[in-house]
Amino acid sequence: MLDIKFIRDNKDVVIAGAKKKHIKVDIDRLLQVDDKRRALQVSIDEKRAEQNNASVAIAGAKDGAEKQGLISRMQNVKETLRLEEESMQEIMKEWRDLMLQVPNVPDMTVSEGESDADNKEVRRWPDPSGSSRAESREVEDGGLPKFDFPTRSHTELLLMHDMADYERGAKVAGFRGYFLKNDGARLVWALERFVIERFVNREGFIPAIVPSLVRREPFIGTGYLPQSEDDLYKTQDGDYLAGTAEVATMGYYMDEVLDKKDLPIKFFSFSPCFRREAGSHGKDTKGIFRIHEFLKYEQVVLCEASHEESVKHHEDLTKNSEELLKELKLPYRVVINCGADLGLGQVKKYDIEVWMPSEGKYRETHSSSYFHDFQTRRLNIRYRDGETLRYVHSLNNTALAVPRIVTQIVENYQNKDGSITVPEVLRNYVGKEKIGKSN
RNA sequence: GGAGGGGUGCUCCGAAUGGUAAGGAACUAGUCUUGAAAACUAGCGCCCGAAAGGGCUUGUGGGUUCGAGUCCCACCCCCUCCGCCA
Repeated sequence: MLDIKFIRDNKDVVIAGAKKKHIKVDIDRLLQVDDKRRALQVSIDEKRAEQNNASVAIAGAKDGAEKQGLISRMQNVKETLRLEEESMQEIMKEWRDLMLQVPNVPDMTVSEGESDADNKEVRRWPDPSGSSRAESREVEDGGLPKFDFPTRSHTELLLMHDMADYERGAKVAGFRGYFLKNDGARLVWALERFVIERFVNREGFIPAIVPSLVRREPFIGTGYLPQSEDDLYKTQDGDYLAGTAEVATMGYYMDEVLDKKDLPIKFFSFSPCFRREAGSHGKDTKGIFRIHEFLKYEQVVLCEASHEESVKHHEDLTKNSEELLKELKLPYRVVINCGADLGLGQVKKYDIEVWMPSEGKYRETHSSSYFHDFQTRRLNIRYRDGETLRYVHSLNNTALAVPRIVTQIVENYQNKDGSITVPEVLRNYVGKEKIGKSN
Protein backbone atom coordinates (compact mmCIF):
# COMPACT_ATOMS: atom_id res chain seq x y z
CA MET A 1 0.00 0.00 0.00
CA LEU A 2 1.20 3.48 -0.78
CA ASP A 3 0.69 6.54 1.38
CA ILE A 4 -2.45 8.34 0.20
CA LYS A 5 -0.58 11.63 0.58
CA PHE A 6 2.10 10.34 -1.75
CA ILE A 7 -0.55 9.30 -4.27
CA ARG A 8 -2.19 12.72 -4.07
CA ASP A 9 1.10 14.56 -4.52
CA ASN A 10 2.52 12.24 -7.18
CA LYS A 11 -0.51 11.18 -9.16
CA ASP A 12 1.33 11.05 -12.48
CA VAL A 13 4.17 8.96 -11.09
CA VAL A 14 1.72 6.45 -9.64
CA ILE A 15 -0.29 6.22 -12.87
CA ALA A 16 2.88 5.76 -14.93
CA GLY A 17 4.06 3.06 -12.52
CA ALA A 18 0.82 1.11 -12.78
CA LYS A 19 0.97 1.37 -16.56
CA LYS A 20 4.53 0.02 -16.58
CA LYS A 21 3.36 -2.93 -14.51
CA HIS A 22 0.33 -3.41 -16.76
CA ILE A 23 -1.93 -3.14 -13.73
CA LYS A 24 -5.28 -1.45 -14.17
CA VAL A 25 -6.29 0.86 -11.37
CA ASP A 26 -8.42 3.98 -11.44
CA ILE A 27 -6.33 6.60 -9.63
CA ASP A 28 -8.66 9.43 -10.60
CA ARG A 29 -11.51 7.56 -8.99
CA LEU A 30 -9.41 6.98 -5.88
CA LEU A 31 -8.63 10.69 -5.61
CA GLN A 32 -12.31 11.56 -6.08
CA VAL A 33 -13.26 9.15 -3.32
CA ASP A 34 -10.48 10.55 -1.17
CA ASP A 35 -11.79 14.10 -1.62
CA LYS A 36 -15.22 12.93 -0.51
CA ARG A 37 -13.67 11.08 2.39
CA ARG A 38 -11.79 14.12 3.64
CA ALA A 39 -14.75 16.48 3.28
CA LEU A 40 -17.07 14.12 5.12
CA GLN A 41 -14.45 13.55 7.78
CA VAL A 42 -14.36 17.27 8.55
CA SER A 43 -18.15 17.39 8.83
CA ILE A 44 -18.23 14.34 11.09
CA ASP A 45 -15.43 15.73 13.25
CA GLU A 46 -17.35 18.97 13.73
CA LYS A 47 -20.46 17.12 14.88
CA ARG A 48 -18.46 15.00 17.24
CA ALA A 49 -16.84 18.08 18.68
CA GLU A 50 -20.33 19.50 19.27
CA GLN A 51 -21.34 16.24 20.88
CA ASN A 52 -18.29 16.24 23.11
CA ASN A 53 -18.96 19.79 24.24
CA ALA A 54 -22.64 19.08 24.86
CA SER A 55 -21.70 16.03 26.81
CA VAL A 56 -19.76 18.10 29.29
CA ALA A 57 -22.60 20.61 29.48
CA ILE A 58 -25.20 17.90 30.09
CA ALA A 59 -23.15 16.31 32.80
CA GLY A 60 -22.71 19.69 34.49
CA ALA A 61 -26.25 21.00 34.02
CA LYS A 62 -27.94 21.72 37.32
CA ASP A 63 -31.36 22.60 35.97
CA GLY A 64 -33.42 19.63 34.77
CA ALA A 65 -35.12 21.58 32.00
CA GLU A 66 -31.83 22.89 30.67
CA LYS A 67 -30.53 19.34 30.63
CA GLN A 68 -33.56 18.06 28.73
CA GLY A 69 -33.19 20.85 26.19
CA LEU A 70 -29.59 19.95 25.50
CA ILE A 71 -30.41 16.27 25.23
CA SER A 72 -33.20 16.76 22.73
CA ARG A 73 -30.99 19.03 20.65
CA MET A 74 -28.25 16.43 20.63
CA GLN A 75 -30.76 13.80 19.54
CA ASN A 76 -31.07 15.72 16.28
CA VAL A 77 -27.32 15.99 15.88
CA LYS A 78 -27.09 12.29 16.55
CA GLU A 79 -29.41 11.52 13.64
CA THR A 80 -27.42 13.64 11.19
CA LEU A 81 -24.23 12.13 12.46
CA ARG A 82 -25.61 8.64 11.98
CA LEU A 83 -26.44 9.34 8.34
CA GLU A 84 -23.01 10.84 7.68
CA GLU A 85 -21.29 7.92 9.33
CA GLU A 86 -23.24 5.53 7.15
CA SER A 87 -22.12 7.23 3.97
CA MET A 88 -18.60 7.36 5.41
CA GLN A 89 -18.65 3.57 5.72
CA GLU A 90 -19.55 3.18 2.06
CA ILE A 91 -16.89 5.67 1.04
CA MET A 92 -14.26 3.95 3.17
CA LYS A 93 -15.10 0.56 1.71
CA GLU A 94 -14.47 1.80 -1.81
CA TRP A 95 -11.43 3.76 -0.61
CA ARG A 96 -9.86 0.69 0.95
CA ASP A 97 -10.63 -1.50 -2.05
CA LEU A 98 -8.98 1.01 -4.35
CA MET A 99 -6.01 1.56 -2.06
CA LEU A 100 -5.26 -2.16 -2.00
CA GLN A 101 -5.17 -2.17 -5.79
CA VAL A 102 -2.63 0.62 -6.20
CA PRO A 103 0.69 -0.96 -7.15
CA ASN A 104 4.04 0.17 -5.83
CA VAL A 105 6.03 2.35 -8.22
CA PRO A 106 8.73 0.37 -10.04
CA ASP A 107 12.33 1.55 -9.95
CA MET A 108 13.68 3.76 -12.75
CA THR A 109 15.94 0.94 -13.91
CA VAL A 110 12.98 -1.37 -14.54
CA SER A 111 12.31 -1.53 -18.26
CA GLU A 112 9.05 -1.57 -20.16
CA GLY A 113 7.92 -4.97 -21.32
CA GLU A 114 4.98 -7.22 -22.03
CA SER A 115 6.00 -10.43 -20.28
CA ASP A 116 8.91 -12.37 -18.82
CA ALA A 117 10.25 -12.64 -22.36
CA ASP A 118 11.21 -8.97 -22.04
CA ASN A 119 13.31 -9.43 -18.91
CA LYS A 120 16.87 -8.23 -19.43
CA GLU A 121 19.94 -10.29 -18.67
CA VAL A 122 22.35 -8.48 -16.37
CA ARG A 123 25.00 -11.15 -15.94
CA ARG A 124 25.73 -14.74 -16.68
CA TRP A 125 27.83 -17.38 -14.98
CA PRO A 126 30.09 -18.85 -16.12
CA ASP A 127 31.08 -15.61 -17.73
CA PRO A 128 30.77 -16.02 -21.54
CA SER A 129 34.16 -14.38 -21.96
CA GLY A 130 35.61 -17.38 -20.23
CA SER A 131 37.15 -15.64 -17.24
CA SER A 132 35.25 -17.77 -14.74
CA ARG A 133 35.70 -21.05 -16.62
CA ALA A 134 38.32 -22.32 -14.29
CA GLU A 135 35.87 -22.58 -11.40
CA SER A 136 33.04 -24.03 -13.46
CA ARG A 137 32.59 -27.32 -15.24
CA GLU A 138 33.48 -27.82 -18.86
CA VAL A 139 31.68 -25.22 -20.92
CA GLU A 140 31.45 -24.09 -24.49
CA ASP A 141 31.19 -20.57 -25.79
CA GLY A 142 28.44 -18.61 -24.12
CA GLY A 143 29.24 -20.21 -20.80
CA LEU A 144 26.89 -23.12 -21.36
CA PRO A 145 27.71 -26.73 -20.56
CA LYS A 146 29.01 -28.85 -23.41
CA PHE A 147 27.16 -32.02 -24.40
CA ASP A 148 28.40 -34.17 -27.24
CA PHE A 149 25.30 -36.37 -27.11
CA PRO A 150 21.54 -35.77 -27.23
CA THR A 151 20.43 -34.66 -23.76
CA ARG A 152 17.58 -36.20 -21.82
CA SER A 153 14.98 -34.21 -19.95
CA HIS A 154 14.80 -34.29 -16.16
CA THR A 155 11.44 -36.03 -16.48
CA GLU A 156 13.07 -38.89 -18.31
CA LEU A 157 16.21 -39.03 -16.18
CA LEU A 158 14.32 -39.17 -12.89
CA LEU A 159 12.12 -41.96 -14.22
CA MET A 160 15.09 -43.80 -15.63
CA HIS A 161 16.76 -44.09 -12.23
CA ASP A 162 13.51 -44.62 -10.28
CA MET A 163 14.04 -41.28 -8.57
CA ALA A 164 10.49 -40.10 -9.13
CA ASP A 165 7.05 -41.58 -9.77
CA TYR A 166 4.63 -39.26 -11.53
CA GLU A 167 1.89 -41.80 -12.29
CA ARG A 168 1.43 -42.83 -8.71
CA GLY A 169 1.90 -39.20 -7.75
CA ALA A 170 -1.15 -38.34 -9.84
CA LYS A 171 -3.03 -41.37 -8.53
CA VAL A 172 -2.50 -40.31 -4.93
CA ALA A 173 -2.24 -36.52 -5.09
CA GLY A 174 -3.89 -35.61 -8.39
CA PHE A 175 -2.58 -33.50 -11.25
CA ARG A 176 1.00 -32.33 -10.65
CA GLY A 177 1.35 -34.82 -7.80
CA TYR A 178 4.67 -36.62 -7.46
CA PHE A 179 6.66 -39.02 -5.35
CA LEU A 180 10.41 -38.69 -5.01
CA LYS A 181 12.19 -41.97 -4.30
CA ASN A 182 15.65 -43.39 -3.79
CA ASP A 183 18.30 -41.00 -5.12
CA GLY A 184 15.54 -38.49 -5.91
CA ALA A 185 14.73 -38.25 -2.21
CA ARG A 186 18.42 -38.43 -1.30
CA LEU A 187 19.22 -35.56 -3.63
CA VAL A 188 16.51 -33.34 -2.15
CA TRP A 189 17.64 -34.06 1.38
CA ALA A 190 21.23 -33.46 0.33
CA LEU A 191 20.30 -30.08 -1.09
CA GLU A 192 18.48 -29.18 2.09
CA ARG A 193 21.45 -30.14 4.22
CA PHE A 194 23.71 -28.18 1.89
CA VAL A 195 21.68 -24.96 2.11
CA ILE A 196 21.10 -25.35 5.83
CA GLU A 197 24.81 -25.70 6.38
CA ARG A 198 25.46 -22.53 4.38
CA PHE A 199 22.88 -20.44 6.22
CA VAL A 200 21.97 -21.80 9.60
CA ASN A 201 24.95 -20.35 11.40
CA ARG A 202 25.52 -17.48 9.02
CA GLU A 203 26.18 -14.16 10.67
CA GLY A 204 23.07 -12.05 10.93
CA PHE A 205 20.51 -14.59 9.77
CA ILE A 206 17.85 -15.89 12.12
CA PRO A 207 17.06 -19.47 11.15
CA ALA A 208 13.30 -20.01 11.32
CA ILE A 209 10.70 -22.65 10.65
CA VAL A 210 7.52 -20.77 9.86
CA PRO A 211 3.83 -21.63 9.36
CA SER A 212 2.43 -22.52 5.95
CA LEU A 213 -1.14 -22.41 7.18
CA VAL A 214 -1.67 -18.70 7.61
CA ARG A 215 -4.52 -16.29 8.31
CA ARG A 216 -5.80 -13.85 5.76
CA GLU A 217 -4.10 -10.72 7.17
CA PRO A 218 -0.50 -11.62 6.37
CA PHE A 219 -1.54 -12.42 2.79
CA ILE A 220 -3.17 -9.01 2.45
CA GLY A 221 -0.11 -7.50 4.08
CA THR A 222 2.40 -9.10 1.75
CA GLY A 223 0.29 -8.22 -1.28
CA TYR A 224 -0.87 -11.70 -2.30
CA LEU A 225 -4.46 -10.90 -1.40
CA PRO A 226 -6.95 -9.74 -2.47
CA GLN A 227 -5.51 -10.00 -6.01
CA SER A 228 -4.34 -13.60 -6.15
CA GLU A 229 -7.13 -15.45 -4.39
CA ASP A 230 -7.19 -18.04 -7.20
CA ASP A 231 -3.55 -18.98 -6.69
CA LEU A 232 -4.04 -19.94 -3.06
CA TYR A 233 -5.49 -22.99 -1.36
CA LYS A 234 -8.08 -22.00 1.22
CA THR A 235 -9.25 -24.01 4.20
CA GLN A 236 -12.77 -24.38 5.55
CA ASP A 237 -11.68 -22.17 8.45
CA GLY A 238 -10.85 -19.30 6.13
CA ASP A 239 -7.08 -19.71 6.40
CA TYR A 240 -4.80 -20.08 3.39
CA LEU A 241 -1.81 -22.24 2.51
CA ALA A 242 1.19 -20.08 1.78
CA GLY A 243 3.10 -20.35 -1.47
CA THR A 244 6.20 -19.00 0.22
CA ALA A 245 7.66 -18.61 3.71
CA GLU A 246 7.76 -14.88 3.02
CA VAL A 247 4.11 -14.58 4.07
CA ALA A 248 4.45 -15.95 7.58
CA THR A 249 7.88 -14.41 8.09
CA MET A 250 6.60 -10.95 7.19
CA GLY A 251 3.61 -11.55 9.45
CA TYR A 252 5.94 -12.18 12.37
CA TYR A 253 6.30 -8.50 13.29
CA MET A 254 2.83 -7.44 12.11
CA ASP A 255 1.44 -4.54 14.20
CA GLU A 256 4.71 -4.16 16.06
CA VAL A 257 7.20 -1.37 16.55
CA LEU A 258 10.83 -2.36 16.19
CA ASP A 259 13.92 -0.64 17.47
CA LYS A 260 16.21 0.99 14.93
CA LYS A 261 19.26 -0.54 16.57
CA ASP A 262 17.89 -4.04 15.86
CA LEU A 263 17.78 -3.42 12.10
CA PRO A 264 18.44 -5.01 9.74
CA ILE A 265 16.62 -8.18 10.75
CA LYS A 266 17.36 -11.08 8.43
CA PHE A 267 15.53 -14.39 8.40
CA PHE A 268 16.45 -17.68 6.85
CA SER A 269 12.98 -19.17 6.80
CA PHE A 270 11.84 -22.63 5.92
CA SER A 271 8.34 -23.82 5.11
CA PRO A 272 6.45 -26.18 2.87
CA CYS A 273 4.84 -24.20 0.05
CA PHE A 274 1.59 -24.71 -1.82
CA ARG A 275 0.52 -23.15 -5.09
CA ARG A 276 -2.61 -23.82 -7.09
CA GLU A 277 -0.87 -22.72 -10.29
CA ALA A 278 -4.19 -21.43 -11.53
CA GLY A 279 -3.84 -20.13 -15.03
CA SER A 280 -0.78 -22.18 -15.81
CA HIS A 281 -2.60 -25.26 -17.07
CA GLY A 282 -0.68 -26.72 -19.93
CA LYS A 283 2.62 -25.19 -18.80
CA ASP A 284 5.35 -27.51 -17.57
CA THR A 285 2.93 -30.37 -17.15
CA LYS A 286 5.63 -33.01 -17.17
CA GLY A 287 8.04 -33.72 -14.37
CA ILE A 288 8.55 -31.73 -11.20
CA PHE A 289 9.37 -28.25 -12.44
CA ARG A 290 5.95 -26.77 -11.70
CA ILE A 291 4.14 -28.51 -8.86
CA HIS A 292 1.53 -27.76 -6.26
CA GLU A 293 3.58 -28.67 -3.23
CA PHE A 294 7.26 -28.08 -2.51
CA LEU A 295 9.77 -26.93 0.09
CA LYS A 296 11.49 -23.61 0.19
CA TYR A 297 14.21 -21.86 2.16
CA GLU A 298 13.70 -18.13 1.93
CA GLN A 299 15.76 -15.07 2.82
CA VAL A 300 13.67 -12.24 4.26
CA VAL A 301 15.07 -8.88 5.33
CA LEU A 302 13.61 -5.96 7.23
CA CYS A 303 15.77 -2.86 7.09
CA GLU A 304 15.74 0.88 7.68
CA ALA A 305 13.50 3.02 5.52
CA SER A 306 16.12 4.11 3.03
CA HIS A 307 16.31 3.34 -0.66
CA GLU A 308 20.07 2.88 -0.43
CA GLU A 309 19.69 0.30 2.35
CA SER A 310 17.11 -1.58 0.34
CA VAL A 311 19.30 -1.62 -2.75
CA LYS A 312 22.32 -2.78 -0.76
CA HIS A 313 20.42 -5.67 0.82
CA HIS A 314 18.81 -6.54 -2.49
CA GLU A 315 22.21 -6.99 -4.09
CA ASP A 316 23.43 -8.96 -1.05
CA LEU A 317 20.47 -11.33 -1.09
CA THR A 318 20.92 -11.92 -4.79
CA LYS A 319 24.65 -12.61 -4.37
CA ASN A 320 23.96 -15.08 -1.55
CA SER A 321 21.92 -17.24 -3.88
CA GLU A 322 24.40 -16.89 -6.70
CA GLU A 323 27.09 -18.23 -4.40
CA LEU A 324 25.05 -21.37 -3.83
CA LEU A 325 24.62 -21.90 -7.57
CA LYS A 326 28.35 -21.42 -8.11
CA GLU A 327 29.09 -24.03 -5.49
CA LEU A 328 26.69 -26.36 -7.24
CA LYS A 329 28.37 -25.40 -10.51
CA LEU A 330 25.08 -24.76 -12.23
CA PRO A 331 25.21 -22.32 -15.16
CA TYR A 332 22.89 -19.44 -14.44
CA ARG A 333 22.04 -15.92 -15.40
CA VAL A 334 20.48 -13.03 -13.53
CA VAL A 335 17.72 -11.09 -15.24
CA ILE A 336 16.07 -7.87 -14.22
CA ASN A 337 12.35 -8.24 -14.53
CA CYS A 338 10.46 -5.88 -16.78
CA GLY A 339 7.46 -3.90 -15.58
CA ALA A 340 4.85 -6.46 -16.60
CA ASP A 341 6.65 -9.23 -14.70
CA LEU A 342 6.62 -7.36 -11.39
CA GLY A 343 4.12 -8.05 -8.63
CA LEU A 344 1.90 -5.44 -7.08
CA GLY A 345 4.31 -4.44 -4.36
CA GLN A 346 7.68 -4.99 -5.94
CA VAL A 347 9.91 -2.03 -6.76
CA LYS A 348 12.45 -4.17 -8.54
CA LYS A 349 13.04 -7.85 -8.99
CA TYR A 350 15.87 -10.04 -10.19
CA ASP A 351 15.14 -13.58 -11.25
CA ILE A 352 17.97 -16.05 -11.20
CA GLU A 353 17.57 -18.65 -13.90
CA VAL A 354 19.51 -21.88 -14.27
CA TRP A 355 20.26 -23.44 -17.64
CA MET A 356 17.90 -26.24 -18.66
CA PRO A 357 19.65 -28.26 -21.39
CA SER A 358 16.55 -30.17 -22.50
CA GLU A 359 14.74 -26.93 -23.21
CA GLY A 360 17.73 -24.97 -24.42
CA LYS A 361 16.92 -22.08 -22.14
CA TYR A 362 17.33 -20.71 -18.65
CA ARG A 363 14.53 -21.37 -16.17
CA GLU A 364 13.81 -19.53 -12.93
CA THR A 365 15.06 -20.94 -9.64
CA HIS A 366 15.26 -17.82 -7.48
CA SER A 367 13.38 -14.57 -7.26
CA SER A 368 14.84 -11.59 -5.45
CA SER A 369 12.72 -8.51 -4.75
CA TYR A 370 12.47 -5.40 -2.67
CA PHE A 371 9.33 -3.52 -1.74
CA HIS A 372 10.33 -0.37 0.14
CA ASP A 373 7.50 0.12 2.69
CA PHE A 374 4.70 -1.29 0.54
CA GLN A 375 4.32 -4.48 2.58
CA THR A 376 5.12 -3.00 5.97
CA ARG A 377 2.53 -0.26 5.54
CA ARG A 378 -0.09 -2.95 4.98
CA LEU A 379 1.30 -5.07 7.81
CA ASN A 380 1.85 -2.10 10.09
CA ILE A 381 5.48 -2.85 10.92
CA ARG A 382 7.29 0.26 12.07
CA TYR A 383 10.46 1.16 13.88
CA ARG A 384 11.33 3.96 16.21
CA ASP A 385 13.87 6.34 14.73
CA GLY A 386 14.51 8.93 17.40
CA GLU A 387 11.19 10.67 17.91
CA THR A 388 9.43 9.41 14.83
CA LEU A 389 7.96 6.12 13.75
CA ARG A 390 8.75 4.89 10.26
CA TYR A 391 7.66 1.90 8.27
CA VAL A 392 10.56 -0.51 7.78
CA HIS A 393 11.60 -1.65 4.32
CA SER A 394 11.24 -5.30 3.32
CA LEU A 395 12.95 -7.62 0.86
CA ASN A 396 13.13 -11.29 0.09
CA ASN A 397 14.87 -13.82 -2.09
CA THR A 398 14.80 -17.55 -2.45
CA ALA A 399 17.73 -19.33 -0.86
CA LEU A 400 16.74 -22.68 -2.29
CA ALA A 401 13.54 -24.30 -3.52
CA VAL A 402 13.27 -28.06 -3.84
CA PRO A 403 12.63 -30.14 -5.75
CA ARG A 404 12.64 -27.64 -8.62
CA ILE A 405 16.41 -27.25 -8.75
CA VAL A 406 16.77 -31.04 -8.94
CA THR A 407 15.53 -30.72 -12.52
CA GLN A 408 18.46 -28.56 -13.49
CA ILE A 409 20.96 -30.60 -11.50
CA VAL A 410 20.14 -33.89 -13.17
CA GLU A 411 20.00 -32.34 -16.62
CA ASN A 412 23.27 -30.42 -16.34
CA TYR A 413 25.09 -33.32 -14.69
CA GLN A 414 23.83 -36.07 -17.01
CA ASN A 415 26.28 -38.25 -18.87
CA LYS A 416 26.01 -39.94 -22.26
CA ASP A 417 24.95 -43.26 -20.75
CA GLY A 418 22.18 -41.56 -18.79
CA SER A 419 24.01 -41.71 -15.49
CA ILE A 420 24.12 -38.57 -13.38
CA THR A 421 27.24 -37.25 -11.73
CA VAL A 422 26.51 -35.95 -8.23
CA PRO A 423 27.72 -32.36 -7.70
CA GLU A 424 30.83 -32.37 -5.55
CA VAL A 425 29.34 -30.33 -2.73
CA LEU A 426 26.48 -32.83 -2.40
CA ARG A 427 28.45 -36.05 -2.51
CA ASN A 428 28.89 -36.47 1.22
CA TYR A 429 25.17 -36.05 1.72
CA VAL A 430 24.02 -38.25 -1.16
CA GLY A 431 26.64 -40.87 -0.32
CA LYS A 432 27.80 -41.48 -3.88
CA GLU A 433 29.55 -39.83 -6.81
CA LYS A 434 27.27 -41.02 -9.52
CA ILE A 435 23.63 -41.96 -9.90
CA GLY A 436 22.98 -44.80 -12.30
CA LYS A 437 25.03 -47.65 -13.75
CA SER A 438 28.77 -48.17 -13.57
CA ASN A 439 28.78 -46.80 -10.08
C1' G B 1 -15.54 -29.63 20.56
C1' G B 2 -16.96 -28.38 26.16
C1' A B 3 -16.20 -25.26 30.89
C1' G B 4 -13.93 -21.11 33.16
C1' G B 5 -10.58 -16.69 33.22
C1' G B 6 -8.51 -12.66 30.49
C1' G B 7 -7.21 -8.57 26.37
C1' U B 8 -6.73 -0.56 28.45
C1' G B 9 -2.19 4.53 24.82
C1' C B 10 4.35 2.01 19.70
C1' U B 11 6.21 -1.31 24.39
C1' C B 12 5.52 -2.79 29.79
C1' C B 13 2.78 -2.03 34.55
C1' G B 14 -1.85 -0.13 35.92
C1' A B 15 -6.60 3.03 37.53
C1' A B 16 -11.40 4.69 35.96
C1' U B 17 -20.39 4.81 40.67
C1' G B 18 -22.59 5.12 32.06
C1' G B 19 -20.15 11.67 32.14
C1' U B 20 -15.69 11.23 27.83
C1' A B 21 -8.73 7.08 29.36
C1' A B 22 -5.54 8.86 36.05
C1' G B 23 -0.77 7.50 37.31
C1' G B 24 3.90 4.95 36.73
C1' A B 25 8.01 2.61 33.81
C1' A B 26 10.61 2.56 29.33
C1' C B 27 12.00 5.52 25.24
C1' U B 28 13.53 10.58 22.74
C1' A B 29 15.22 15.63 23.39
C1' G B 30 16.73 19.29 26.76
C1' U B 31 18.36 21.45 31.76
C1' C B 32 21.88 20.24 35.55
C1' U B 33 26.78 17.37 35.72
C1' U B 34 33.99 16.60 34.28
C1' G B 35 31.10 12.14 32.61
C1' A B 36 27.19 9.11 34.17
C1' A B 37 23.20 8.25 37.50
C1' A B 38 19.47 10.89 39.93
C1' A B 39 16.30 15.00 39.62
C1' C B 40 13.59 18.42 36.65
C1' U B 41 11.11 20.14 31.81
C1' A B 42 8.99 18.72 27.32
C1' G B 43 7.85 15.05 23.91
C1' C B 44 6.30 10.12 23.25
C1' G B 45 -0.32 6.25 18.38
C1' C B 46 -3.50 7.71 14.00
C1' C B 47 -6.49 11.31 10.82
C1' C B 48 -7.88 16.44 8.82
C1' G B 49 -5.38 21.22 8.85
C1' A B 50 -0.38 26.22 6.65
C1' A B 51 -1.49 27.05 11.64
C1' A B 52 -4.76 27.63 15.53
C1' G B 53 -7.48 23.84 16.52
C1' G B 54 -10.56 19.63 16.02
C1' G B 55 -11.45 14.47 15.66
C1' C B 56 -10.18 9.27 16.45
C1' U B 57 -7.77 5.31 19.59
C1' U B 58 -9.42 0.56 25.79
C1' G B 59 -8.70 -7.04 20.86
C1' U B 60 -12.40 -6.51 16.22
C1' G B 61 -17.31 -5.38 14.35
C1' G B 62 -22.28 -4.10 15.51
C1' G B 63 -26.24 -2.38 19.08
C1' U B 64 -28.53 0.59 23.30
C1' U B 65 -27.67 5.95 24.91
C1' C B 66 -27.42 13.01 24.54
C1' G B 67 -22.86 10.31 26.09
C1' A B 68 -19.86 3.41 26.29
C1' G B 69 -13.28 1.07 28.63
C1' U B 70 -17.90 0.37 31.53
C1' C B 71 -24.38 -2.29 29.45
C1' C B 72 -26.09 -5.93 25.23
C1' C B 73 -24.87 -9.20 20.71
C1' A B 74 -21.37 -11.58 17.40
C1' C B 75 -16.45 -12.68 16.31
C1' C B 76 -10.81 -12.86 17.11
C1' C B 77 -6.67 -13.87 20.20
C1' C B 78 -4.26 -15.53 24.91
C1' C B 79 -4.37 -18.54 29.59
C1' U B 80 -6.33 -22.86 32.76
C1' C B 81 -8.95 -27.45 32.87
C1' C B 82 -11.76 -31.54 30.18
C1' G B 83 -12.25 -34.37 25.52
C1' C B 84 -9.74 -35.88 20.93
C1' C B 85 -4.92 -36.42 18.92
C1' A B 86 1.05 -36.99 15.55
